[in-house]
Amino acid sequence: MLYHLNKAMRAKDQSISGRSRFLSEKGGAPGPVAYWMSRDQRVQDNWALLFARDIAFERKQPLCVVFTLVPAFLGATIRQYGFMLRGLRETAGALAKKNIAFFLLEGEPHRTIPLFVKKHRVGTVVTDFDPLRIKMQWKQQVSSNISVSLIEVDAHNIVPCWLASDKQEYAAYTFRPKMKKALNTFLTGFPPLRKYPYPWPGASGAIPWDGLIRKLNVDHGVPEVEGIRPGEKAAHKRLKEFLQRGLKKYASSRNDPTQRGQSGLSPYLHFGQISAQRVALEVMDSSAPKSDREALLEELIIRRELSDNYCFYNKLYDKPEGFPEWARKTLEAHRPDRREYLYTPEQFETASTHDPLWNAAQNEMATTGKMHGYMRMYWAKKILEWSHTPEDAMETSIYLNDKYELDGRDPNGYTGIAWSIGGVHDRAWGERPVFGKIRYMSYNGCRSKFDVKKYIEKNRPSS
DNA sequence: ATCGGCTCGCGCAA
DNA sequence: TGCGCGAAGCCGAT
Repeated sequence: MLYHLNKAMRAKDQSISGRSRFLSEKGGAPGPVAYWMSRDQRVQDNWALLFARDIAFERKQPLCVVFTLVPAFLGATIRQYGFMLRGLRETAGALAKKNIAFFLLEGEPHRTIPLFVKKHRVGTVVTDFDPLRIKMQWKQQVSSNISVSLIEVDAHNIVPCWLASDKQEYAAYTFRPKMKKALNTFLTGFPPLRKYPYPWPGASGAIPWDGLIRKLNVDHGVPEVEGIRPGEKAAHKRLKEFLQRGLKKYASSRNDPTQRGQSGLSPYLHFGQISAQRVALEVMDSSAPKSDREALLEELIIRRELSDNYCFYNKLYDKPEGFPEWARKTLEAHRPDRREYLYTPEQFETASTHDPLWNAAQNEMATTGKMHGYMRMYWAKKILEWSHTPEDAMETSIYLNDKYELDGRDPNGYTGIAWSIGGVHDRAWGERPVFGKIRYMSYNGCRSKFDVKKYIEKNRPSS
């Protein structure tokens, strides 16, 4: 059962509390307030933290942030864990400066959070929003295992996902008008996070970060990426560089994989090390040409939040059963089609196909942790073309995406793959083998759009 | 280089 | 009920 906030909270600060909802309402209990941080791993511009601070301050109670480190989360490797933990180390330090305690727990949230709540006599738990099945399941388990209220705040989206639309949207054009209207209310500035006056009783204990990262029981076969520095500071530095140099060429160069035309912010956005709302505000404020600003905002706001809408309202977001009816039908009709090339997941993973362009894209992802956005479409569509079934194609794409991309396990990834393979948010096109009416992409199409040879050269295997 | 057809269904106007 | 149009294209004709 979901409730919106009561009148007293709503009156206090609409811009903060309007982004929250009760996941379980168990009355006001005395005791400190804990923000269970999960998706939004930052101190600045964080609506969930601001909300937790507000209710703690009102009750004159101590405030803490608690993060629970789950071993083997959806097949994440040291590449993603390292990026996340190095960012969290910075977050913990920044919180200390604000006089807010930080706790790092290890284990499944349905155990660790209730134990923490009991031990510290926490009065209210605030958490951030995430549409992924496992995250929603965690929250449900936690809310039934604690005797105090659990309140969710959408700190990731500009418009809270459950308010942007009350249903799964068919396409961007059905979502856009709703968003544009809601942005009038929600695209606001952020209040400052002041030093917190009520200290946490007792020490929260030092966290041995380096040892933790070394000893993590996860796949160490996919190395951390050197070129992209994790954390809130690095995220803001990247944003600043992009605003100064990249934004003014964004519209024309973002779809050219041989250029660095994209913002480079997706890993930071994925881990919540920077707020999309902050990026939007800065972009709107920039002196770059209107077409560039609009192109960026379309991706950052409409497409990004549409991905959350898809995963939130379609619990089969990573399966062909989640595809729209017309797409399922046409893929079904082409199930028996002969595949000209067929590869095993291992052949895909080792970039061993006949197509040098596809291999280059796979290589780019495996070595840099970030495949160019345009190539992600081509890459996934070819996996459909060269797999036995759409089910296999989804499984392979998601497995590889989540293993190698710094921004793996994100609604953007699942929705992008579903767009490529299953026509999600897309329309039907000319019928052809294997794809049916799913939009096709080709090597020749790429050749007419960018310098394919250059991209292949750039992403050759180093060995 | 540019253009039209391909093909589906949502959502709004009427 | 009719109609316009859409998240990133392809292909063949001109």
